[in-house]
Amino acid sequence: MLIRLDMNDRRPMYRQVADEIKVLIAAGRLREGEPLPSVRQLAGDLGVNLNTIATAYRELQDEGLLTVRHGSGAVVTSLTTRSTPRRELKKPLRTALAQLVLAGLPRAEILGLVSEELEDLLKGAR
Amino acid sequence: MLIRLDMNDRRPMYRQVADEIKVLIAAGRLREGEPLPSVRQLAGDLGVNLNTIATAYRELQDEGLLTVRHGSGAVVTSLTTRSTPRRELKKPLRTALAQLVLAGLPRAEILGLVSEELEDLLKGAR
Amino acid sequence: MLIRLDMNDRRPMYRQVADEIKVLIAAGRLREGEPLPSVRQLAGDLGVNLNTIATAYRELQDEGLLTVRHGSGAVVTSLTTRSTPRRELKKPLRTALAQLVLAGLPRAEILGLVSEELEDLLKGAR
Amino acid sequence: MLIRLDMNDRRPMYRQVADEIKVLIAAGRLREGEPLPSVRQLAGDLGVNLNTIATAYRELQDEGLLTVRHGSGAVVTSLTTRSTPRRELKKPLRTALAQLVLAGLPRAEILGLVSEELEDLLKGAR
DNA sequence: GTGGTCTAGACCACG
DNA sequence: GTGGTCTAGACCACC
Repeated sequence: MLIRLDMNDRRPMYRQVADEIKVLIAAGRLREGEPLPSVRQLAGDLGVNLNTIATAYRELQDEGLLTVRHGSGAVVTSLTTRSTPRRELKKPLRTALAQLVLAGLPRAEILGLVSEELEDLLKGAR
Repeated sequence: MLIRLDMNDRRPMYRQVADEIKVLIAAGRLREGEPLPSVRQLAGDLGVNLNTIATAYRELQDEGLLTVRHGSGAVVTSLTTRSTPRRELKKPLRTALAQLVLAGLPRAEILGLVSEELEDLLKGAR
Repeated sequence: MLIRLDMNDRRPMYRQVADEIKVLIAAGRLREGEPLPSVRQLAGDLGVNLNTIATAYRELQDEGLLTVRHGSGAVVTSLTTRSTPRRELKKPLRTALAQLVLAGLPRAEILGLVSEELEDLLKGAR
Repeated sequence: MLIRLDMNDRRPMYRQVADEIKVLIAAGRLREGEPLPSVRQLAGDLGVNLNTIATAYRELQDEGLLTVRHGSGAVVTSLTTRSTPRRELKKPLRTALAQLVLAGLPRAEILGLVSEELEDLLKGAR
């Protein structure tokens, strides 16, 4: 699993893990029905506590992205019809864009960045 | 000041305040040299403790967006190109976009949203 | 931890703590990877509030000297070349030297003092 | 008067003024008996409040560096026999040096900086 | 156990 | 008036 934790990131580790997995799913690098590494496995790979990974998986499960089956690990769930209120989606986007604007990037460059990231996510098809 | 705190948001309140102010600055709704409400004033308006706002202002000051002077107040400062490492800017953007993709929005709609938010930020000129 | 707060010092207590820790790190008496006392522990030792120490640690974290992890504690981090603008480094030095000159110390004695302090810092190797 | 205030400096303005004047005196650019600009004059030049300068002068007076005479302004006082306890002189020096060490400057460079600043201060004779 | 955040309220320092 | 600091104590989040 291509996840890297960043010690300087102020987000809790379990959320870094959850967010990274979301990106992998969105990018199609983890596909529907595909099994995730076991909690133990991933914890070992990343050098973190079991609970940290368990919490991350639970969060993803709560959002409907994962199905956890006792004894047989977690798999990516059907991607259909998830419902996140529109407003909640806009806030992080707005904040991220504001940061780019404040960094002084011109409109074209920001759009370039967005496009680049978005294509990267979408090229894995869904 | 058009700031609203969201109880469901998991970010700490002081960061919500700081992020909202960043958006206002990026959008040009708070312009260079313009004074911010006093710590006590804003705390009262938002119904939070004075220290919460003080922490937010301090964070913005550390990022160079605000100049705080003791007996006076806080004003928006130098919008001159701040140096935030490119990688740090991309991560939140990536996460926000992944969330949109996972919500099932088609590429066109996502780009539409981005465009809409970005124009809203940029139309205030910088 | 060999830290002593000075009531006559006009710096806020949290900065005294932060500055003292910086000296300890610079002198190699706190080495990379070494854990710091917990916030509560140090607060108790120094007889101050927990928040005061938390603020000091946060300041050090912002400067990249400490890595603080939630459930664990704080450890000394990267001594890799930090980038502080040259001018900011010179100002405190200049002020300290001016004070020595005004105290009437002859050049030789000042240089002796500097040398003494500097060797003390450097003898811990880096 | 060659004083420049730095908005980003966290020290209160009156102390910046006082410290800068100390440097000027130490460097001999303000000599014994020489008059300082009036409070009004300096306040106007620096674009700050009268009280700010008055406080700075009072601080210098308390340290015996200035003599303020009603109606005729302030002059630099006799530089003889000021007594600042040795320990108080060492602390700022130690902190400034620690900062240089943490910035990764090698011993030689630090000594070079010290020497440079010190010569600059002393070349004006006392 | 750890650190993080927030409150209420106090007092100080600055302009 | 402004912001800055500190306390006491609470509750939460993380590992």
